[in-house]
Amino acid sequence: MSFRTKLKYQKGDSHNVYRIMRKNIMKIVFLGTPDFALKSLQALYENGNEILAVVTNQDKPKGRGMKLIASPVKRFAIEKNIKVMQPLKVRNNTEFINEIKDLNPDLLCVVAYGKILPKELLDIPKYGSINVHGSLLPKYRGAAPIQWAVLNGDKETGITTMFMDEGMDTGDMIFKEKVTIGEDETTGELWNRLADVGANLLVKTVNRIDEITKNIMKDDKTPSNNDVGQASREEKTKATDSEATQKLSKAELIEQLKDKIGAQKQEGDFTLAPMLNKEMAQIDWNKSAQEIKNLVRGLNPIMGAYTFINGKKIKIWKVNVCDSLQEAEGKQNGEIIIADRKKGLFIKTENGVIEVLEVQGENGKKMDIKSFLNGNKIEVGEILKN
RNA sequence: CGCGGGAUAGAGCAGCUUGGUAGCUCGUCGGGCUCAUAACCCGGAGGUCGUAGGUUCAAAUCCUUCUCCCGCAA
Repeated sequence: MSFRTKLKYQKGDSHNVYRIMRKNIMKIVFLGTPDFALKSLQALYENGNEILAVVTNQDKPKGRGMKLIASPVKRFAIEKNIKVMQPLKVRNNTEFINEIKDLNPDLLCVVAYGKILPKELLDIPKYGSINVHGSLLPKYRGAAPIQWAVLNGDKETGITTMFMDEGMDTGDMIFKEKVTIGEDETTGELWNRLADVGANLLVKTVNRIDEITKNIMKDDKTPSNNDVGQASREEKTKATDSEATQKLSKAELIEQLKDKIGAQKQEGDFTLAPMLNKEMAQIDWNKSAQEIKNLVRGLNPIMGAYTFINGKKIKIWKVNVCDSLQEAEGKQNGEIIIADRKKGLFIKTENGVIEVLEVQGENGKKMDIKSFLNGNKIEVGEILKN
């Protein structure tokens, strides 16, 4: 797309005027799915980059009636008239891979996409593929870094941007930003904060890459990739003559880029943050009050930690830790010590007492403990099983 | 038609099976007791029982319609 076409095409969109006025525009293919990724996409877009296409997971049945709902990223893309791709699978999907190749992106930005990406795809863009990860790598590689940071009661976590390689979050790290985790903070709250931090860090990363590659090309007189981007089909075929040398120079370019941006290999011990499973959501009252609180926080609002009271499954959304209560003496773990409309609901644990603050009945919605106790008879002395 | 639950006072619930004066725990307002309180006592206000229709002497309750809400799945 020539500059002129772009002008014409995007006339009337004030945002795009700003975009055109920027001297350098990164041509980005964005891969992401949930709201966490949306923040990053928005930030890239608003920073003036050209989003060639958005790749997002397929629409999934959601909500009442199980209607197909588009991902937040897809909805944004549609709104902004950005090309949307939703491949069922990425691996061995030559059609999809070729489509990305044809877009000739400078950069692939991956944020919580939900699929593992093959090297074949990661190697397509001129400057490589980068990823925003919700932890301070190499801690918490994997699908659920934010959740595990809360579940483990960590005091701090953060965002890491990196160049992607084939491994699971094993790429060379570019920037990191630390974030402290509040004592009462839930996964959902941290998730939202990190989405913002991640978006900012991604923009910073992309801008830095833009800057550095520009300098490298100036110094080394490496042919600009933009020319290729505008090449017609025939020209592209001609370009294959020098494909070998071009590929080499691309790899070199990325190496230089990594060097100049100060990308670091992940060293030392790493930990994994696998997807959460349902079994872990049931509260084990033989654990300490603090551990239970971490579970409750960590699973809010994703699954909700639960226990059975009077045979009914009750999700517990918010709790407090009480170190010592006289009433707890001589009681069993999981025993309901106090169930009073005025005082609240208190349950003994292995170490300390849990004060339950917010719950949700089987078919009900969340409510504060006072309301719950008003309508439900909870017997003091009942022992909650694990 | 994916499965299920629900709509009764400001909040959370019971009552419906077996129709017959609208109930519980809170909140709220007024009064009392108290050094004091989320405590206790007394009193009051607040509901055309989601909508529309049907059955009946009589419907929150039985039948039908519609609307809205919620849970499961992430």
